[in-house]
Amino acid sequence: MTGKATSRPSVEPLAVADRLHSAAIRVLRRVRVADEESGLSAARLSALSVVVYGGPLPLGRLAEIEQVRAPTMTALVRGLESDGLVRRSAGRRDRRVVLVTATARGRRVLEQARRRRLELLATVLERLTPAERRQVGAAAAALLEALSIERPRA
Amino acid sequence: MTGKATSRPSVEPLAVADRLHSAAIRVLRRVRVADEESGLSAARLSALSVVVYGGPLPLGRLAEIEQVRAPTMTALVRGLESDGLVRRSAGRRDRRVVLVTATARGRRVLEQARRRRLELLATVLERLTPAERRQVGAAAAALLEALSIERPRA
DNA sequence: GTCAGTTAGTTAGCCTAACTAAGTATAATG
DNA sequence: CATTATACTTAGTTAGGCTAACTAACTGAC
Repeated sequence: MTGKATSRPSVEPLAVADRLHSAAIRVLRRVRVADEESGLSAARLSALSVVVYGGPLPLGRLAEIEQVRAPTMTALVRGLESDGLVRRSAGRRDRRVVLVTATARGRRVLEQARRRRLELLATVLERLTPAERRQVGAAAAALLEALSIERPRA
Repeated sequence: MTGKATSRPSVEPLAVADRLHSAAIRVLRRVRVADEESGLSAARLSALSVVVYGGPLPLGRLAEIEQVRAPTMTALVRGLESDGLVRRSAGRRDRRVVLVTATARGRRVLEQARRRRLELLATVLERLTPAERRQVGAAAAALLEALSIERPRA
């Protein structure tokens, strides 16, 4: 199966980056439609996801992760809070910080949205052979590893 | 290399979808910063990309591909046009349609933005072993194939 | 302890990009 | 030929991004 291996799928970083880039765009574009049911915008859903999986964290750190400025995150958190999906609290050590925490409802809503996305993506993956699926899974794992290096700050 | 294969990287579609989803999000989040230099917003850059690679095409079709409504695309195309990146023309057969075509400048600007993105992504890929890069490239190719099936309409 | 400077978040005001509703021009159809 | 359908535009609204300017709270140097 990996006969002359290097012929078609080049190892050349730029060529691989090209395919990867296109695939990432199309994957996310495909799953995007599943989010409509959640009733949440993309920006809110994404921020909620970070809060649910990243535990309680300061608003500023959340803004940094989401690549937006603090005022933008203030508005997003306000929206999530008024929907009862997150809760704010003052930091214990430093009372300037606003800790953002997911509520039980927030976790449930996010989990449902996540499941819808993944199920939609899974239908695409079912078109692949088991060997290809294994390859996609392993490639994604390797990428996540490579991307987690050099994380700005935690 | 594929010894007991099924142990770690599961073939189960939902599990693979999970890793793939996370990887796609992080890949695009990482390359996003490269777009700032282009001076174009994400929405305009994405639309320009479709026009450059998808040849001249009707505004409505462009809106469909970008998953936005016609008025939104009218505004985006107006912006790109005033920057001299695309040109509009009436359809020959049907003069209601507005054909959107990339200008030489539009192609050049997009190509530069694209190169910046891919070079950034390539630096991430350089952390992988050649075997992993080959795997990522092949996985992306398989995905692109699976995603291109069932395209709504051309 | 208090004053200067820094840091975290909010508020105000603006811009872009999304939407819907309604209008215009051209095609297609009974 | 009148009517309906289609492709796009215009008008007006909302969400989400930004910067600037502010308040509250922490930190260090007297």
